[in-house]
Amino acid sequence: MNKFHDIFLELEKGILDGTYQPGTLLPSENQLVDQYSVSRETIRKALNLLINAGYIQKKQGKGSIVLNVRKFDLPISGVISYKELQSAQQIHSVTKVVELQEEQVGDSLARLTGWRKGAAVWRLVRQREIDGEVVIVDIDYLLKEIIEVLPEERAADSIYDYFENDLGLAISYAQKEITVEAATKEDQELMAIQEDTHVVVVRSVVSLEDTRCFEYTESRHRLDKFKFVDFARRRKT
Amino acid sequence: MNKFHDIFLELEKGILDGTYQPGTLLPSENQLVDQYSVSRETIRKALNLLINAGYIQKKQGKGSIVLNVRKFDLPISGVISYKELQSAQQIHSVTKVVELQEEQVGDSLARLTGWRKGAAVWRLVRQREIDGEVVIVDIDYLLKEIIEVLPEERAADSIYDYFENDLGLAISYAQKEITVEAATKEDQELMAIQEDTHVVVVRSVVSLEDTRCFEYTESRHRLDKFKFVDFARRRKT
DNA sequence: GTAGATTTGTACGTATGTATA
DNA sequence: GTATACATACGTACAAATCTA
Repeated sequence: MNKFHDIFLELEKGILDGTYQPGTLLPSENQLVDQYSVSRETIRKALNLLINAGYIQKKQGKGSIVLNVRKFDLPISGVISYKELQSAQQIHSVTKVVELQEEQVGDSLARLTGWRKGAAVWRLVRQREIDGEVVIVDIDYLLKEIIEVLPEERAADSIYDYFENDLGLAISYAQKEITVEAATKEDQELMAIQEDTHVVVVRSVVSLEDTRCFEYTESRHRLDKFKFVDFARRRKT
Repeated sequence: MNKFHDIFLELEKGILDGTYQPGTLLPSENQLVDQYSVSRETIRKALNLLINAGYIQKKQGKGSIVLNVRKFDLPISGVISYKELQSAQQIHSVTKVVELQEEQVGDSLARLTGWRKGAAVWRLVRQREIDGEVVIVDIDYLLKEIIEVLPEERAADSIYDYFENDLGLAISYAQKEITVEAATKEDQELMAIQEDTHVVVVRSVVSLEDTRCFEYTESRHRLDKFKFVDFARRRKT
């Protein structure tokens, strides 16, 4: 659709499949201009996407250096659904819907999301099973005003796919927080873990393009199965 | 120095000090063009920095909506990384250098960083104390080839300030990984925690602008004092 | 060491398309 | 329907860093 985004995808593909090796240089901006028959600004936009994603590092006067693509990731980096993560990592996993029912927004949920107290939400609880073990419990709250209908068979698959492709929602950004907390009774039951242990809690407030918050999630992970990978650029002061 | 970066800083300041309220719109791009007497592209570059940092959300035909920046930073469980701790000056903290000596790169370090096995590195161990309690232990490995001299008094302050301002290094990006692991003997001693407990380990491989890796860090956090906050945008497919 | 070619960085201008109010 | 506002794209110019002959 967009030229610069298409070019980004092509270059990304080249980096991932080894056409462009880590440590080597991408073709120069002017070469890419000729190659794709677009203006230099379009190329630079595509390269900026690669920079932000951690694929390349540019050096003035030199070129665009291909970075080492992170190898063993099991991350929750970015706004990515569990389903997408799983297919990207080729992990065999099973999702079970434990609970799907309507509730009303309480005080703490209202404070976190900005939702009106008493508003109707879906409460969705799912177990994520890998190699026969439940390692994650996801607790989702979804604003009924935006998600009116939520079929259980879609919840067992990928709710993000349902939201974007069936409902036409534009999911845009999320604020996340990671802490370690004592396991609740529900954690102990759903993940078959012992008392007096902890879980990693990833809380996310997810919003649409128009800045409406539609989802609050608590992703509760078994300690020993948790890993978060991130790429960060240093901010210039 | 750069126009678009200066404008970014000014707009950021306006958002942080409440000049631009969450939920309201920034001045339009054309208004900003007049206000700063620059071209529209320069304004758009500044706005892109705000977008990536999670300060605003743009909507075509509408404008740039100011987001609620710290909605999620609840005073539940204290601390993020030590760096954010420092910038949020409100917390009184002390750093103590436990160890600073020369070592040689071993197998695992060589694998993580790409450093030559046997190369000389500084090993720096520091305790981070907040309200009289050691809550973080930082273990840094610094390549001597790049960091030739490391005065202990600078290590007790901020090594990044030393690297950037005294040595003129251009720190550029980091790959990070967060896991939860059993506390080592060293953790137990340095943080005064019990046996059979866990710590959050933040491993970082930090590189310069020229893609040379100069630092490997393990930041080991007490479980109950750990908090990591992140902003993420959904990737278009 | 220097001069020149190459490459990226910044900035401005213009035009057209698309979404919103 | 019109005006406003952002999105994309092309072109130009000059500055700064890097590399090479």
